[in-house]
Amino acid sequence: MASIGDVARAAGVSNATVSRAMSGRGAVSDDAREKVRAAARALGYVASASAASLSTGRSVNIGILTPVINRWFFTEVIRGAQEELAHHGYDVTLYTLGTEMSQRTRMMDDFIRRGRVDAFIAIEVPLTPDEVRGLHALNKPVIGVGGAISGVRTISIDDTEVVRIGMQHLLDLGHTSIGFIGGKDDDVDAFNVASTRRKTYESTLRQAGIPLLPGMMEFGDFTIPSGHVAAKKLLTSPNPPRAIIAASDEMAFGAIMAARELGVSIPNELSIVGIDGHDLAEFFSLTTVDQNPVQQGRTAATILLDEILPHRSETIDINTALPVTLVQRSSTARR
Amino acid sequence: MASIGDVARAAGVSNATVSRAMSGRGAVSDDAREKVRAAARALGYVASASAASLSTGRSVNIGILTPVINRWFFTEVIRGAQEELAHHGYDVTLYTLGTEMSQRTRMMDDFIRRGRVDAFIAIEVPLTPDEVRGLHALNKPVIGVGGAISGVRTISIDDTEVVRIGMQHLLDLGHTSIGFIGGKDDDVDAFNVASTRRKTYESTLRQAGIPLLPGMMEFGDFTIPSGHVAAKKLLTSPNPPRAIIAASDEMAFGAIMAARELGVSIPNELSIVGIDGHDLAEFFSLTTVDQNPVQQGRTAATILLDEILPHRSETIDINTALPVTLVQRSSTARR
DNA sequence: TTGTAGGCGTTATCAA
DNA sequence: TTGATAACGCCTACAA
Repeated sequence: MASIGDVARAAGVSNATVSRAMSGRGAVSDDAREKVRAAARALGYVASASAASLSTGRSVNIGILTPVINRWFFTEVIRGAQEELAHHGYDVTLYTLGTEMSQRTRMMDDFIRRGRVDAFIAIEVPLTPDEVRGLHALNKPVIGVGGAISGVRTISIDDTEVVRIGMQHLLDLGHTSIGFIGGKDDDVDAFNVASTRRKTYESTLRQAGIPLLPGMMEFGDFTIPSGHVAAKKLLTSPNPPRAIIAASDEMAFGAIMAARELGVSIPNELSIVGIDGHDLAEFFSLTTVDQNPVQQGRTAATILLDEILPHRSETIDINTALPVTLVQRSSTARR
Repeated sequence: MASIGDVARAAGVSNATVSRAMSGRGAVSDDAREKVRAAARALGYVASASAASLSTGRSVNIGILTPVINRWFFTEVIRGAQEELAHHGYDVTLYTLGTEMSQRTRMMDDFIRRGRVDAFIAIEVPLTPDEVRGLHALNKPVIGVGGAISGVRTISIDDTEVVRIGMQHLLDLGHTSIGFIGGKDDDVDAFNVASTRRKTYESTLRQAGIPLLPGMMEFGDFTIPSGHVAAKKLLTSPNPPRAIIAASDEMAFGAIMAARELGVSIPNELSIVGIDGHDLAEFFSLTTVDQNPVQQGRTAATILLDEILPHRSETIDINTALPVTLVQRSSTARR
């Protein structure tokens, strides 16, 4: 690998000038810059990340913490964040915490402390107070996406809003018999998205003066299969709903398939609305409340860069939840 | 951040001893090791990645090159690779090449040459000869997953085998009217997986003495919607097949839904087999040829570590394609 | 078994 | 505008 000295020699200048010419920091004559550029190109020179990092204290690398990477929401957020970061020359190192506790502590205690990154994006990671303390001790910016962590700025959507929009859509269409497919609000629901969405379903119904009948709520784990099971229960109950709102698009897909199997016609006999804005929503003609995770990732990255980069200040109001939008398709219709 | 000197001082030894004690390389007395460990723990010391890397020339970090990250195969491979790498203390830095050419060259020419990683895993990236040259010039191991690149070792499944197994299964069940949903073998099909699978479909049919009727092949882009469209065409043709083999599970899912919509009963009137081993295959009761991408990622990582790590030699025969297995479910039945 | 010291490739400070 | 030079934090001969 060519190093700065090689370039300096080839260009007939000092290391210092090469460094200045390549980084853009410090004054360099046009002539010198030209020679350096040419030499660098010829030698295929790129400054060593570790040397530069050791010297400056900055690594031009962002760490992304996630519990898993093989689920829709996470890959979309990563995609958005990475896009924005790459645009500014930043690499992305992935820290997948996984489900196993020992692996997780190892990630937090060793991997993350090697100082390989300048900042962190934590995607729906329910960090413990200890972990937050540990992260802050690193003295590096941290931003959460998708779930509020105490002590960490978080950008996310408003889980109340998202359900309200979906519900309002159904109410506007004249629906009064509305079922709910939510997430189980157990220990895994560290961010209360499952419970918040359920509560909003209930309160919206109440405000509309519609009684919450028993058997109108079923719960899954946000996946297609679980939505399928939940919908089957709902639709085969003595008094099946004429509309369903699902807490995730994937559960809505499962519900759509369940309806088809049961011969329940959508949207004639049953309206379904999902929450997410999943790529497959169009295929299923699913009306959904789009939460645009790519945008969430991109925003998180932008905020972080804003903090890290020297002269930048596209100040972003962090306290505002990101917008969500209703995307109407043919899974919903007037009652 | 605590650095090696802080630990040395706290433990009452020299920097060198701390280094030896923490890394395990070189002789250290039990007593010293103990003191160092304690001091390190107390200070939360972890060796700086950039300093260590600058000094040793090794970064304990692997780069994963992928065209995209939001598709099933890629996330599964990444998951497998990352799991194995993390197990050995390695970080993973993600280089998403994306679709845009300028972004791609930037990744290849700048990002990748910063020397942040010790080796590369390229997941289904059709590297150009120039790019391969560039990668090799870095003098770092490269291994491909899922598509053979000239000049780069690749681990992958046998695309012929995978179709043959699926076809054989259908033939064993007595099927003679077998349709094919493949991928378009256009410019995107750099690895010829689409064309290889189609050719194998054709040759298997030929060998079984079954004529290839017109209208028995349709092509998509490996996604659910495209499989849905393809199956509709197949099933509404004048002479619809009694069995279908799809080049991906997602296309098979689309096909299953198409059949349902058309009132074609599976497996009574139509048998369907997919290729992939997708998580949702069980939900769809899809018989599929499992290509275990997680294992592919894990194997790639193992081979790389084998090469990088000093005293290791779980020699793996690279020339053998990874095994694939038929997983029988209820989407296929005797004719 | 331990410590000293040089070197890894950059950046940044300071003189010139 | 340029060039020496001292960090940056760690590892690793080498000597003790």
